[in-house]
Order: sequence, then C-alpha cells, then structure tokens
Amino acid sequence: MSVDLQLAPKKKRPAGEPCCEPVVYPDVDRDRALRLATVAKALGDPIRLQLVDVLRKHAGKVCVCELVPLFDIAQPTLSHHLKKLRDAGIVDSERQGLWAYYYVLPGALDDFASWLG
Amino acid sequence: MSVDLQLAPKKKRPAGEPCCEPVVYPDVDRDRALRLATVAKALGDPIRLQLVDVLRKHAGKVCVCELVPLFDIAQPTLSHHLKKLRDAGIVDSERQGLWAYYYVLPGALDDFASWLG
DNA sequence: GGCTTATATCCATGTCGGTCGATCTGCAGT
DNA sequence: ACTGCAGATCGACCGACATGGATATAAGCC
Repeated sequence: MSVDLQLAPKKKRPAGEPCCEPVVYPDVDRDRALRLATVAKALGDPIRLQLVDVLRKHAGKVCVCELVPLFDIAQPTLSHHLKKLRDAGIVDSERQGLWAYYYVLPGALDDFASWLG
Repeated sequence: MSVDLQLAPKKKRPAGEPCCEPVVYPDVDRDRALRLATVAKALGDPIRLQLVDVLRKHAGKVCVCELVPLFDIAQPTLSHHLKKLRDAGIVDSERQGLWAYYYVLPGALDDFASWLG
C-alpha cells in the first residue's frame, strides 16, 4: 500500500557530493493513486483490454453473446472478466430479457487518460 | 490468454429478434493487447503508479535514495517495484558509483496513451 | 409445467504478486 | 584489508487472481 508522499528528508551522505539534485515532489496523492491503479489493474489483462477496446469502438451496448465467440475462453471466465471491469467502474451492464448488454461508462477512463497526459 | 479477434459467427437465436444489432469488430490484435496489458499491469499498483508519476514529473534521473523515504515500504519492496517497471519497459536505471538513478523511458507510455484516446 | 437458452455464481486448483527479513554485491573511504 | 553504505537478489509467507467445470438463476418457448 502507498502512503502520502512528502519531501524526502535530508540524509547524511557518506561522501561530499549528494546523490542527486534537490528533491522530488509528488503530484498524485494516495487516494488518487489507488483509483488510477484500480483502473490500470483492470486493464492489465489482455482479454479485458480487448473487451474494453471492443466496447469502446462500438457505439452503444454490446450483447455478451456477441463477445463470447470472440475469445478462446470459457463463458464463466468471460463473465468473470466482465465483473472485474464492472467492479473497477469501467463498464456497466443492462439486462434485457435473456441477454445482458455491456457498455463502457462515459468518462470512466478520462481520469486515467488525463494522468497519462 | 487472448486470441485473435474475429467476427462473431451467426448463431441461432431462440426467438425471432436477434440479441443485438449487427456485429462487433475489434481493432486491437492479440500482440498489441498483450503489450498494452503489460504496461497497464505494471501501472496497476498504487506504489508503482506513484513512482512513475514522480519520475515523469521530475525532469532527469532520480536517485533511489530519494524514492525510498517517499513510501512506507521496505527497501527491497521498492526495489522489487522498480524491477517490475523496468521489466515492463517503462523505466530504466543507470548506476553511478553507490547510487542508482531511475528515469522514465521516453515514449514508453505513448502507445498506451494513444490507445486511451 | 417442462425444456431450452443466456448469463451469473460457486467451487476447486494452480499460478502470480506484494511484502519483508536476510543476504549478497559493489563501491567509497579510512 | 576493513568498515560502512546503497541497492539488488533470495527465500518464504500469504493473499489475490485466472481458469473452467458444475451449478444456479432467470427468462422465453412449447
């Protein structure tokens, strides 16, 4: 787990020259780092990344039954990955009768994208 | 592991209406998804994300001895995280005498940033 | 009601990841 | 050579995660 970043205290150096120029300052506090890392971790699997890619490129909601044949994994595994993405706040789902439709939550990746610059 | 995405085959639906409009097409192939997910996974830890944030904001190379006091973790743990970032191709290090200096590899995050849009 | 289909949940298993203490490697200074 | 320090590696522990088979839930069709 991370902690709130603060300026590095001056420590005695063995020799004359310091190890590096001045200090290092942080811009991202612990909570924001946790939120950003949560999104990154959810995207840290090739299948989930491809899922998000497909959902983003496709305007509107996509039925799970369209997603299953795209990957070489069992259906419960795909459902598991979709749940991970839902828990990370990246996608959401909507049931219509037998089928479930998934879509990327608008702005879900904006914070991460702006951090990347 | 993911597979190459292809168009969803037409499957028989139980009732008349199809489950969703046409089909879904992919833009990211398996190899690119693997590369992007590797970067995302490396950023999927709050400490590593803060590390990258500090290194990016600081022009030039940063000594490890400046990084250690920023976090509430043991030194081997920080070294482990830095190694993860190095293995992911995000940062690199350079030794000068006793000290090691880390820096973000130029363009290491460009592909990921452009995927995010 | 009974059958089929779509999706989610449960469960077991094997692997991966974060953490830290101990230890090792280099380097610098005496 | 000896001592001290910075950083990396090793080993172990433990919890998290990916995977898939079996099962549950839920809705349409006959």
